[in-house]
Amino acid sequence: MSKHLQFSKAMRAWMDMFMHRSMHGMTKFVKSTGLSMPQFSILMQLRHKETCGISDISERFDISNAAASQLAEKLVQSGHIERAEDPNDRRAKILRLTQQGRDLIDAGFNERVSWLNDLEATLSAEKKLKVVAALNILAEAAKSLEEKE
Amino acid sequence: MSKHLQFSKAMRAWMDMFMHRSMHGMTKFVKSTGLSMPQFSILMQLRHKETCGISDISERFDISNAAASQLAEKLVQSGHIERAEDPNDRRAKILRLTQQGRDLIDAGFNERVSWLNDLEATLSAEKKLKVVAALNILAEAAKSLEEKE
DNA sequence: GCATAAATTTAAGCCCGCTTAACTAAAAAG
DNA sequence: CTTTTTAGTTAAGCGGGCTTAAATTTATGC
Repeated sequence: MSKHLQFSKAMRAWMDMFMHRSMHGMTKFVKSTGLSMPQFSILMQLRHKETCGISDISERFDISNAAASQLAEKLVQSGHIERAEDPNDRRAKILRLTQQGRDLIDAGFNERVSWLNDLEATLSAEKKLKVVAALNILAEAAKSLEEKE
Repeated sequence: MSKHLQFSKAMRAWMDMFMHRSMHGMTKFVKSTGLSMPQFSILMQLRHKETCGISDISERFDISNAAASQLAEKLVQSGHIERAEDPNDRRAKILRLTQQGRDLIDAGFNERVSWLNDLEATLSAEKKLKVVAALNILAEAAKSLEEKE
């Protein structure tokens, strides 16, 4: 088997597992927060990117600026994000998680990955080290990929 | 930093990246299919479970039986699933992917992992081997976890 | 057998996300 | 300085998902 196939196969198997485990409780958690999926997705993006503008949202989720603006408005109202004027371009807005928003999204993240603790417990110290090293390689590669875009 | 913290931190960083990327591809793909997210989620579940009933859907996604029934009806109409009577319990229905539904859901999976090819391209052969080894360790651990449950 | 429970469907109605269109305001282009 | 482009907001309206309530059909308990 070629290196590419090895990589692809291992990655897909892992991804399948991850999706199966993590997506399961996701909709339930989102529902329990009272937020809609689109609203939750915006919080997720802000958790990842720290800040973004209205157009970043519409671009990412492939919706109109109007829709993005409306969703952001609701999240501002509910206290999950703050919306400030961009000092460099007064047309633009800078969205950012509030502490409340961050706490909520962290709780969701924790819930989704809690099964990883059980998984870790089954690993020897040696295996754990190998996994950590590989994960760091992957995270770094993904980061460099992001910088290219 | 303890081994547990190392593991937890590395895993979370990677998961964050992973979620961010995969969700992105997913929403775009779902939109392009003309299906709604709930509809697509049902197809995803059927991809894993092969068959299920209406109540399985309502339970899994935490919606009413009525909602599950309506969603299923739309998927039957669009030709993505088939709905047959359960011979063992004529009240119940057995839902199953049609070939069309299966093709679509497989295409979605491929699209969701397409960015992994770009990621792989940035890795040296040596790093690739380390990653493959680690992924196999994780997959095996996840499997043993599953057997415990 | 009869009453009760379970699996699903249908209908009415609410809510929300999304779109288009019209508008404001600010930056960029010429 | 005027025109055009860009960023975002607002309003009206559509469509879809979800809920409750009521109905149907089949299984189960006594």
